[in-house]
This record gives sequence, structure tokens and C-alpha cells, in this order.
Amino acid sequence: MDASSTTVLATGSATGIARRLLDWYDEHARDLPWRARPGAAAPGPYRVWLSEVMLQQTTVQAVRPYFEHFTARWPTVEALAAADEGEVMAAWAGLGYYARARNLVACAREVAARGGSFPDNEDGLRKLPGIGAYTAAAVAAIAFGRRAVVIDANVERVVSRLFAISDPLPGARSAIREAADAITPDERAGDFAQAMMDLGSGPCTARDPACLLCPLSQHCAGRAEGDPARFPVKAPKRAKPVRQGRCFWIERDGAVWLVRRPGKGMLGGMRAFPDDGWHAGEDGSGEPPLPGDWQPAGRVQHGFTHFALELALMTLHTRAQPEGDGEWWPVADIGNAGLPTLFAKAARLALSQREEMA
DNA sequence: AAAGCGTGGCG
DNA sequence: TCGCCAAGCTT
Repeated sequence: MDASSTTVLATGSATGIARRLLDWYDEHARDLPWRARPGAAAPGPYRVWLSEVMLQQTTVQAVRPYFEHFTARWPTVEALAAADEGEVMAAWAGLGYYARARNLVACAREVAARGGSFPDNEDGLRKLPGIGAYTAAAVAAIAFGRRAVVIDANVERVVSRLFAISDPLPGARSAIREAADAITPDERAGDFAQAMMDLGSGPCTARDPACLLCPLSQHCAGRAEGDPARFPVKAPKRAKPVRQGRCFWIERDGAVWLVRRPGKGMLGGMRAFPDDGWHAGEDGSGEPPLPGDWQPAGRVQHGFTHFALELALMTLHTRAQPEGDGEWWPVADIGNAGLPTLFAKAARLALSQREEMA
């Protein structure tokens, strides 16, 4: 226990913080599709879990249409468990971190195998694929009313400011956890967690916190110090390399050749164009998958988490059949192939070139 | 336990 | 413009 949270406990303001935050939440909670609407039934574990997985490292705005689409197409965990994994991957295309989609299906199937009910506590949830410490705590608190200490980037930011925790992340994790535990209420822990999220997305933003709108400003040591935006302190990040690579548009009779990437690793399990072997650690070889009269068709820039890629698009019209597994996909329907954004950009480029030719 | 893993928005 | 950042998990 660090000095600041000890002080809070000693002064008894920990419960005051929770009360003020919950009062603020009752007044200002965002209306989100995965939350209970006034007068409507509670969302239920399936929708809570689905939303939490989609929201991992992903903004509310990006998640919203995907959540609507998934819940309309697969209304229950049993329906999702019965779905074809490839179709789920395609439906996830564009949302990123595709291991989440694979784990989503695996998790749904485990839940379906236990009769369709999620474990109702943190420890049980934590054992399911794709559910880590954060998601287990969030689902336990929000869907099952458990007292759980829910810690995400919002909570880390709010708590590090509230208590002016100067140790850099990730080292400060344990201190942040103790402080978050100290202010988490026994009742309404789920609302408390969501209130922290709303606080982090509203008043207590990363860049320019609006302390005048914050219900906790009177309790905030970071603000009292004069510069709350300096929290949380973070360790410096490594520079990311820029890699060069190619991908190959092979067209025959109005269809383009698509492959499926290996199940693990970059864009794992997703449909893709053949490429020349580029990856985070190395440029591509430049070698096309088959010989022919290849034409350069421009390049796309794309940033990944740990490297940037300059991807050159090469095109070929042929009557040959590429070696290996793949499928001919109608060019006119390429928008429905479920391509991850990198290759969707390449497809857009290819289509724009065709327009110019015509 | 540090590194791999997407994407889009924002100041 | 571009670096930073987001309701993290896995190995």
C-alpha cells in the first residue's frame, strides 16, 4: 500500500469517491448498446462479454456497428458457438486484433458445452479463451453483480491522477491496483467500473483533462499538484521499424486469388492476397508466387502496433492456376471477402487502377 | 516477462 | 502531419 492510498483510507474518503462517482454516473452515463436501457431488461452475460471482448484496446465508436451486427446475426452464445469460424472472422474484419475473433468462437463453444451459461465469477471466467484479468473482472462485476476490481487503461489513468502516482507504467501496476481496490465499492462495482470508463472517456481524457467537469476533482492529488495530464507516467517505447513488402493481385475471368493466412501470428486466420513474406522483422523477398507479366499498381502505407509497412501492389492477368490453397473471389464482390484493413486498402487501390484503365 | 498483435481518431 | 493512444490477451 503506497502512502497516498493509505491516506485516502485513513481519511475515509474512499467511500466518498465511490459515492460521488456513482452519483455522477446516474446523471451522465453514456447510452451504449451493451448497457441496460432505462426500463429495459439487463443486457445479460452474452452481450456484456461480447462487448468487453470487442472493446479490448478498441474505441467505442469502432465497436458500435460490429456489436450491432454480431448481436443481430448471432443473438445468443449458442448461436455464436454454432457459427462457422471463417464467417465470424470475416464479420470481425476491420476491427483488428484478430486473435480475439478466434478466441471468441472458442469461448462461445466452451460456454455452449457447459449448457450455455457463463461462469458467474472471476476465477471461472478467467479460464476461458480470450478472457484475461480485465475482462473477467468486468463481466463478473457488470453481468453478475460481483465486487471485482476492474482495471483497464481508463482506470489506470484516473487512479494514477487521483493519487498522483509518479512511478512509470508498467511498474506502477501494483500500486494502481491497491489504490483501485481501495476505492471500489462493495455494491454496484459494475456501475463503478463503467463510471470510471465514462470518466476516462469524458472529463479525464489522456490529453487535456477537463477537471471542471470532473466529479472527483476535489479529491484529485494530480490536480492539486497542478498538472494532472502528466499522469500516468509511462516508460519510453521502442521505435518501430518500417518494412517493405509486396502483395499480389492475380486476376482471372473477373475473379481474384485469395489465400487464408496461417491461424496464428499477424492477421492470423484472415483472408488475404498472396505476399512476398514480409513480416515485423524483415522486408519481403519481392518474389511473386508465379511467373508472369507483373505490373506495379501503386503502394499503400499501413501502421501496425510494432512496425509500419509500405506495401507495393503488383497485378497480373493470367489463365494460370496458382499453386497451393486459395480461392477465386469475384472482383465485384471483393468488399465482402472479409479482408483485414491492410488488404482492403490494397483492393481499393487495385479497383481504382481499373477505373483509370476503363 | 517482454514482445507480438490492428485500427482509426485525435491534438 | 504524425506520434500517441484505446474497455488487453497470449506466449
